Amino acid sequence: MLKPISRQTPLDAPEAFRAALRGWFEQNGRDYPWRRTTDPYAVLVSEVMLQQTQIATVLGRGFYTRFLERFPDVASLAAAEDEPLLKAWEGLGYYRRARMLRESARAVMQQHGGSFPRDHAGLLDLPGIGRYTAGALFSFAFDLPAPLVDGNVARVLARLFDRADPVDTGAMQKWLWNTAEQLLDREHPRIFNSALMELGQTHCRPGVPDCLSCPVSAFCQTREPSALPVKAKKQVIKEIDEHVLFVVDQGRLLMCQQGKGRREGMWRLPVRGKDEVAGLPLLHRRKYGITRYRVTLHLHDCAQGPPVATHRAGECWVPLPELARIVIPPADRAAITAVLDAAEEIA
DNA sequence: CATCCGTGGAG
DNA sequence: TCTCCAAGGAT
Repeated sequence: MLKPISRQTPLDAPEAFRAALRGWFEQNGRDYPWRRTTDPYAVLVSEVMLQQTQIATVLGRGFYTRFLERFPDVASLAAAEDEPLLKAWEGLGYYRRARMLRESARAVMQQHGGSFPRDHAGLLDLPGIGRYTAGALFSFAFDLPAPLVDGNVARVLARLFDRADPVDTGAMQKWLWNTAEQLLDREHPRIFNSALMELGQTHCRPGVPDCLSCPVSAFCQTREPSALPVKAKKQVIKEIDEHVLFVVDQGRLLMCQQGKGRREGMWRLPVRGKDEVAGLPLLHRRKYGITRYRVTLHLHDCAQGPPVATHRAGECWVPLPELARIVIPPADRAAITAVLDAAEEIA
């Protein structure tokens, strides 16, 4: 199905474009908790949580509200210990975000006297805050003019201007940011940036968009919106197997605290090589994805083995009731729960 | 510039 | 079941 092409681009009539977008947003903009505040700390928490993470996850599973209750201000987050910090983030993924958010809080406390810098460069200097998040913080919290480009904006702009260049290239990124800056409504940066992003979630969504009721369809150049945006690199998924032990002794489970690197500080079931688990009965198996891997997790029953002698660095016994308190990635937690529940039903 | 970093919702 | 990919940033 072909969509008509407009004669004018948004840049041909920028004021008309801004007015149409703003008018639509003021009538239809959604009511998110982070839009009810201008506290830069609360806005930053939402933005970091929403990096590569859907609104439904952050909101629906209560991460945002819970985090702000636990760490209500910059000072409380700056003082946070690893465990409660990661616990508040458990299940959100990209756990480095939580640490960098805390680093930002510490920088605000130590280098800015406890209040966020009001300049774009100062925000960009904070750990974990890149070009997008700096623009979001600047415009959402302070209503000051800075462009932003996220996945939504890239899709909207690629379609409005019918740009089929791959968005994951330096040249296209430069064009996107440049265009976002030219289009920005400098009188209403908060509304403009919110509206552009929300347009990308509602009408100009991925796949087949809803052009019929789009508030800025009169400015849209593409005939085939579903073909945009173009992405050059396709991620190659690698299949791997993971073998872990499931050892319960005297009401305690053998767990392993992760060292430097991926999932640092979190607890997992003890990992072993395929040859090391040969002969052990398979208790449970499940699949999960992590970055470019598709992992098949195998849980091996170690009830008959000599578990203590196999202890390795980071491994120790965790009383079963403690499992709720420590930080465990969802795949391991789900596997543990499944096995424990099954055992309980038998008993 | 390429790669790494999680997870889950939706088609 | 499978694929895509979401309010990105650091290295």
